[in-house]
Amino acid sequence: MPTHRSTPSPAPRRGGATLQQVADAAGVSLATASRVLNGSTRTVNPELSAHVKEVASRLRYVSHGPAQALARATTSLVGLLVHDVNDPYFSAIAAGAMRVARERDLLVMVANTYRDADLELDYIARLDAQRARAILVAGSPPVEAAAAAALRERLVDYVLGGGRVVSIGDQGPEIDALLPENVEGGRAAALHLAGLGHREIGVVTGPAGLVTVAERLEGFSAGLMESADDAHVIAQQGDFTRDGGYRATRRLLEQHPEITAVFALSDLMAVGALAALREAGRRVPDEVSVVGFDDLAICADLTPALTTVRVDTEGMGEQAMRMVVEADSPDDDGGSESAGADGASSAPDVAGDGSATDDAAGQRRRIIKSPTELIVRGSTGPAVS
Amino acid sequence: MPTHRSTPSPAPRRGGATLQQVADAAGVSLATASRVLNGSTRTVNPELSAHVKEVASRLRYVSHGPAQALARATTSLVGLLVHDVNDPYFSAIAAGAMRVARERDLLVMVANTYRDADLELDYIARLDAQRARAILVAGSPPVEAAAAAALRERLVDYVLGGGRVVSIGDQGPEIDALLPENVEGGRAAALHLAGLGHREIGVVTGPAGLVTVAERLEGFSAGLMESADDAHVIAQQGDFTRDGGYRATRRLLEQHPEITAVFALSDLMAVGALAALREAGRRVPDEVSVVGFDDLAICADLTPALTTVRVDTEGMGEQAMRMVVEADSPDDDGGSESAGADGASSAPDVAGDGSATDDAAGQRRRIIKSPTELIVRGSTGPAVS
DNA sequence: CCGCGATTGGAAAGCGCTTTCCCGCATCCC
DNA sequence: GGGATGCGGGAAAGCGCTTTCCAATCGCGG
Repeated sequence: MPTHRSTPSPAPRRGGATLQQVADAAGVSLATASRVLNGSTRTVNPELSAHVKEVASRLRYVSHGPAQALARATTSLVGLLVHDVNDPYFSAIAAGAMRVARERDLLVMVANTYRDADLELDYIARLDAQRARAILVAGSPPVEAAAAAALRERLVDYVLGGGRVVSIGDQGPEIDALLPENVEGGRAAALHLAGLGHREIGVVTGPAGLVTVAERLEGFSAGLMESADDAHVIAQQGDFTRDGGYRATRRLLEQHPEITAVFALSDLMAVGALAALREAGRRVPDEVSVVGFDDLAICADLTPALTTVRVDTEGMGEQAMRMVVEADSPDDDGGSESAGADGASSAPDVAGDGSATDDAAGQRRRIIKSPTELIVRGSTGPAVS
Repeated sequence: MPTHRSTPSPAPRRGGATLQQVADAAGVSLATASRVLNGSTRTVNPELSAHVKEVASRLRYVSHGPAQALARATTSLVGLLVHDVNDPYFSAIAAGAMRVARERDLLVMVANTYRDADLELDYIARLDAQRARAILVAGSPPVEAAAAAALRERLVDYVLGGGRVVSIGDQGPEIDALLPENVEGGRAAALHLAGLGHREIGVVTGPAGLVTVAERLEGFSAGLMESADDAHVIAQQGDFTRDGGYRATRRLLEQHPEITAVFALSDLMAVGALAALREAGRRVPDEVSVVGFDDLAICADLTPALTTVRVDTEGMGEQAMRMVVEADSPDDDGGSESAGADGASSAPDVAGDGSATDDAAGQRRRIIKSPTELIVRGSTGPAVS
């Protein structure tokens, strides 16, 4: 590997004055300057304090985060691992998480993992090296067992080292988790479709093995079982993307033109499904009904508007960030200013919060479920055979 | 004493071994351990090196970023300021930026500013305090002049302090910038619409004063001027959001039912416009044509597919990140592995790169333009009066 | 009027790491 | 063969800050 810094560094000096310089300029000791300019338990004479502050701002003093981190043995950085910020599902989570981080004065380092297990491990290591106070993992673990295990191990290591981790999706029994009620959502979708009389149903699934996929599928099957056990389900698998949904749906239509409904395991896939149906000349919902999952913002503006299972992504992001930070600072300002979107998440199914024991060693896992809800729009209608 | 952290801190210790401990365990000096475990110019005996590495991994040594930052007087953190990660426009930029950051081994701290000028300033201060190596500002500056000036001043300060800044959108003559060709894009939209015979055109604009808005509008006017000077344009303003577009379009339709085309200054607004038109029973494109701006991923899947002006958001994110980091490390490994999306951005209009003088003092501003392109889809058609 | 606790400012010891010197030794060339 | 040259390793001086002690000062009751 190439050397680290090839620049002859003509002027590497960063930032302005140091605390020491401020102290000197103000005629006080380093200690006093520190106490004035950063939250300290110790009080300082108000006049002196004002003076120091004045000098500091005149000198454009900017505290040195890394130095503080070193001295305090703690940082105000948290990591956020997402598969892809550009996927609306994750960007919503990120937005929620960031809102809470903002309230808590935390800086969020976002890592795009592209679902690459190695990248994930690497990022965790890097976040660990930065002494991130916590890591929030969004999205279910890698499909491959070995990779998932490695991830899990790395996270446990991190926790043992004193870090906090909350995962949206199950990472194993050691990691606190926020779980969307995928099973219930899948079930709701099934009941809806079955209720409309659909019996020949195509399912557009994501990568097999993905926990999210498995759960949604499981719920769907269960729901069908209880409401229409004469139904036929055929599945086609694709990437968890728009194109994946498109291709899977095309295959579905080729092989089983008789289907009257499509259940796509994510809205992105549903968008692809809609496109494939349109292309095949199958009218939605007259000839084929479509149900998605996630309730991305765009769903209501598709044509027809997509019936889908709502997941409170943004709320989950908020909640997860809250869990991750409240775990180590029980003090809770009631600074809840979040808007309506928060509604669902503000009624966690578990007492949560300060209940479990506190630190690494004797920790008890915390799990909070996030409800899902079927949103019926225009893409579903009665089956016609 | 009620310290800061209300926990009685039973075990505040983070991370495992320190370099010193590794050195001791390996029977070498701190210096040697450091040289082995981190990129150093100095070479170390291969066997010794292997031994140290072995010990380090056995002890689960994880380097201490903040300490390194302190000692090296530099970090591997960069900041990314966006209005809202949950807006696809920005999440695409973020994704692009992160890809490059990844290649360069940088960690990206993302700050959601919600277009709040104070928040923006605050975040810059925080990023500065963390000694972020660079800050990438996405999105045009605040509408309010005072706020814009403050932002600019803060950024200049940061640069003077040795930081790098690249802005997507113009932040003033001191800041390197990446500028989407909004004017050209607006012009292209105008020519297209005029060519189809539209003369009564509604424009759905974003907040007045936003540079982006002004430019797109300017281009549109110019284009109309040169191709259809008998055209009537009426504008309605709204937030730069889907709902803003929806409301603005409703107003447009109420006040000027005669319009045969709508030009929305962003795709999000166009989505709202489409919804308003649908609701009003105006068929697109038969009765009314719609043109958007940005070319979000979803455009092709709307009904009808949206004619829009493509902006290479992801490419801009990549390019911006590249500028921001390449400025201070002239060494360029050819590690370009980026995919097709990169195409457009790899042909910058300006020689750029190592051309300008290097550091803070004698710096010359670098500006790179990012081309825009009209993408004709199904939402536009000939005018019928 | 003196002693004592309370208060507030300062000196200094790190936090974990990088990096400059410096030193010993093997290599090299004439 | 002898000084010049390199090369690999170690000691130690910080990087900028927090925080523990310690010392000085002040207020007060006895």
